[in-house]
Amino acid sequence: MFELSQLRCFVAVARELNFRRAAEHLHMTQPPLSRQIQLLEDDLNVKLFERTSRSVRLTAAGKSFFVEAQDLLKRAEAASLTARQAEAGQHGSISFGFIPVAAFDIMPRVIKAVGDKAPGVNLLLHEMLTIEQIEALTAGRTELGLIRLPGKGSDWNSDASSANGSFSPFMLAIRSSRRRISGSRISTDSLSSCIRQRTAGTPTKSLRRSSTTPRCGRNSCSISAKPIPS
Amino acid sequence: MFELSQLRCFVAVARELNFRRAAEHLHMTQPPLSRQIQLLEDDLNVKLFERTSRSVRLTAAGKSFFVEAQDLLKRAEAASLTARQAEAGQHGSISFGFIPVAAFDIMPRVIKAVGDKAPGVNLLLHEMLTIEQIEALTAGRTELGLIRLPGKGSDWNSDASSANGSFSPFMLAIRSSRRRISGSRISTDSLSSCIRQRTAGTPTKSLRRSSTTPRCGRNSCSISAKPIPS
DNA sequence: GTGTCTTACGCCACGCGTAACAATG
DNA sequence: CATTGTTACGCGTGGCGTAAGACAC
Repeated sequence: MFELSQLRCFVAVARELNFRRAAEHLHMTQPPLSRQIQLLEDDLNVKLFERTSRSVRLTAAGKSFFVEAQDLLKRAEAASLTARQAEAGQHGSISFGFIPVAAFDIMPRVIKAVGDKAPGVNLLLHEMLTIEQIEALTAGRTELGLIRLPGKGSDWNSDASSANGSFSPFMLAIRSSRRRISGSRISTDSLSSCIRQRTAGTPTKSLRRSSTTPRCGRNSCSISAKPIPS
Repeated sequence: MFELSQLRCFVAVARELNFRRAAEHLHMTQPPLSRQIQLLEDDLNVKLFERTSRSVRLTAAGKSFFVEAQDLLKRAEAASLTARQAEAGQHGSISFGFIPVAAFDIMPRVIKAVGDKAPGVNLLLHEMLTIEQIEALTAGRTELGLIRLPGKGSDWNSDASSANGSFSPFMLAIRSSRRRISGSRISTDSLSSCIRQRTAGTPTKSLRRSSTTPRCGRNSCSISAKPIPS
């Protein structure tokens, strides 16, 4: 599998469309850069550039991979930062997942609510899809999650799930409610109550409760999702 | 900066919470694995594990980084796959961005619409946030994007943007409408018309049009977003 | 002693740079 | 012939495995 260093090489070339300048920008010489691109192409088993002996162009595959590569590098940076932030707030921190769309809407109020209810507690935010959050919750990698389930009994893959109306309300999913937030005297349960209260007024339509009891490694745990009241 | 191989090491250890078994699973011996974890910790400048001479536990930072690391590895896999898919469909392919929430809802119909209107054209799907899509469109890395803008004149950061009602309708953002889809006789313009038509009926409230003319490298281009009709 | 992780050390491979090569305008 | 990207080759760093150490139960 390719490495991040190779992605950096690729992105540099894709940006410049010129090996010499890209190499310069990467503080290296062209030949090793060419080689890295070749290795990456080998690894992916796809030609990323069209080299027409006087110009370099991205192939369709290259164009597509360019989007993903930049995204990966950006996320790698962010991950590094996240870890340091978590360290800083070791005295009371809580891992919180949220769906992307919530960032524009409800998350600012969630952040404020946590800041008021549990001052000093560091909120570790992870942008994740709903399905990823359920995995993370059951595995104990996050304590809380803001998700939104498809409407009335429809399954995930049905495109009728939310086609003719809005989504179900935002749901606050909780793992092991009795547990205290590390370094604090507040339980995730009471914090979640506070958040639901403080973020009330978001578009909601129906009440819905979901709970599962999956096994995760040695100990089992339960997650439950409660709607944000309207 | 760390490498993906180090992330694989970290994830293996974080999963097993045991260096020996993790090493085994990675087809290597423990000592180099220990070293890689140390190097990763050095790089991040954060302790990821609490080693108490008979057990290994994740620190708060480690827990947080675990979430991100898994995500990165998954996305790396996906990126590799995307590139190969793009290669396969070189005869007519179109890069299409979409916001995560659309996957459950409108994307299946978009895919069907493209399949009918432009059979044989490969649809390269990229899950991206709205802001990322605008960047990708202006940079020419995607041709079309399905986004959703916050409601009536509110700015991105305002938490009132969509607090008390649903979002604005889905918008189909287009780059350089005159351009033809590579390897096909269909223009992105006509394809987008078809998609808007075929996906009509999604929750929409207000009409809205946004267009910008940013410079992207040498040539400038314009992107415009048109609402999906209700 | 049996299990754990870490430190020490030698070897090989991989990635770099320099130099020579090929190709195009 | 200037400028591009590729091939060839030698060197040094870095990551591996083996072996030995430290520590706990």
